[in-house]
Amino acid sequence: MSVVKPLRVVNRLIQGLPRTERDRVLQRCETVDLVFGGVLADPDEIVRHIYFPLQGFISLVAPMTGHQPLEMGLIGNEGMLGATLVLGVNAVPLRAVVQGSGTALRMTAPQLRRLLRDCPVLLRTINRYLYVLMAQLAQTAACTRFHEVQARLARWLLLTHDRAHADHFHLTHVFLADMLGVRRSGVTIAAGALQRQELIHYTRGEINILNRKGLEAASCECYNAVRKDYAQLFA
Amino acid sequence: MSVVKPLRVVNRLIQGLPRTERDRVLQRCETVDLVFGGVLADPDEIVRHIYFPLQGFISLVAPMTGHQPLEMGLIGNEGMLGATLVLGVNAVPLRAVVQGSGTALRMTAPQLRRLLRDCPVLLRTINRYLYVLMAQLAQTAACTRFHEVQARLARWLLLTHDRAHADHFHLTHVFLADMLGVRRSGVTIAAGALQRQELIHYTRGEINILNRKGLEAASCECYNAVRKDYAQLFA
DNA sequence: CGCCGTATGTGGCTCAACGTACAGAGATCT
DNA sequence: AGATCTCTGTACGTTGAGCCACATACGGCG
Repeated sequence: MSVVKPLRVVNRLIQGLPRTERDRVLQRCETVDLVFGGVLADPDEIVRHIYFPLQGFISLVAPMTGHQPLEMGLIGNEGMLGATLVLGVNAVPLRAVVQGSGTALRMTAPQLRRLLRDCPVLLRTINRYLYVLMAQLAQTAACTRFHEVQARLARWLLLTHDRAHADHFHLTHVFLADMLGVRRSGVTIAAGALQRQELIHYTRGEINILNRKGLEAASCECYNAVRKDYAQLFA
Repeated sequence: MSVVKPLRVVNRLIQGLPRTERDRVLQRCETVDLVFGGVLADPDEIVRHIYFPLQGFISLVAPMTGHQPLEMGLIGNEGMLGATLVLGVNAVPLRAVVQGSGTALRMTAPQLRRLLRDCPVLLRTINRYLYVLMAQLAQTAACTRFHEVQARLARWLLLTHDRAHADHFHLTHVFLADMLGVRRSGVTIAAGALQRQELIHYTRGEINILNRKGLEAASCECYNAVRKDYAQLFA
């Protein structure tokens, strides 16, 4: 009666586990806030915690010396940060930055490692997630190489839309420029075009998705490819 | 007395295993020829065999509808094709094409899966290799986005040089163009520049590395980044 | 209310790379 | 030797996007 949020706040990886494993995972997790801009992991740095986003989302970016960083993947409530731990490596290959504020469940790395010994389904789930993540990396790489800014912007907005679980979110052009690895005015032009087509509306960082179908048409095939991968993961 | 090849023909992943595990692996492997241009795996297709290259090398490319494919990684005797099997996924996210003829050890996928149950070190090795591969994917993605053709060409030649175990190998411009995702004449220009600097020499597909240090200087930082990752893998 | 910081729109110049097309040069075959 | 094929060199116009710089607009704050 007092629960206000109508949103089903769950992490889909955890949700898919059998009851016993799910309980074990949840017992060891604490809920933390994801604050916009926070860096949760850096390449070749020891990973202390792994995160299962509930709301909000985390971006994987490749820092490049002499260039702006480049976004390689997004993690929302369909995924987790720190999946590479199942490989026995205490690190992640990319920087993880909070893109959308929200909450996440987290657990320490040693706890996960211990847990994995008794949770075969959890292990299998994370393994498969890792595979999807790899596929996504490859897809993103090719996309970044061949597709134009506008299509890539549309794709990125769709990915964000999926993970924000809302038609509205906060993103400035500067920010999008960093994600896409293009210059700010490039985003202004591309976003302006999308707005003129009435697909989105934005003012000072507040973005609204007006026509999702249209956005999908404006984006490149990569969006659907990645979407399909995730669908298979949860099938 | 009759052994002609002075080359130490081993796969470094297998070589690093303890004796018992190594023997088990070798027992189940057969030696096969890698023939130039052969496609050993395709995305979302069931993987029948895994390969440990001895000589020669395999390239991982992302096929893009409407574009030439794009190279995402190289597998030589420091790696393997099919590492994703340890994730319990019977597929690879990229197309695998033989780039340099040679030989490889191979094993069926079910054999590997059975073997993994009794070979903890093998599992750990493949896990770590997978991590390196992921890091390489990300690095390549960013490289492809930001660095110029000439630097990328130099990088690619170095990667190939490492895996060919020889200063000389066969690669036409058309071919390189496909790998780098650029047009053929773009390669001609870049390769011409490298040749004028006396870093390489080529005629009709026969490429010679003349000055490795110089090539490293001409390439982008990405080469060293990936090299470092592999060094750690075998440390 | 006016100031200032942040966000967005626009324009001009430059450039790497593209698409295409063609010419020369080495290899191969009859 | 001549025909043919493959590989490489080069040139032309086009273009997406880079860098830079400035102009406008919104919104909170003193």
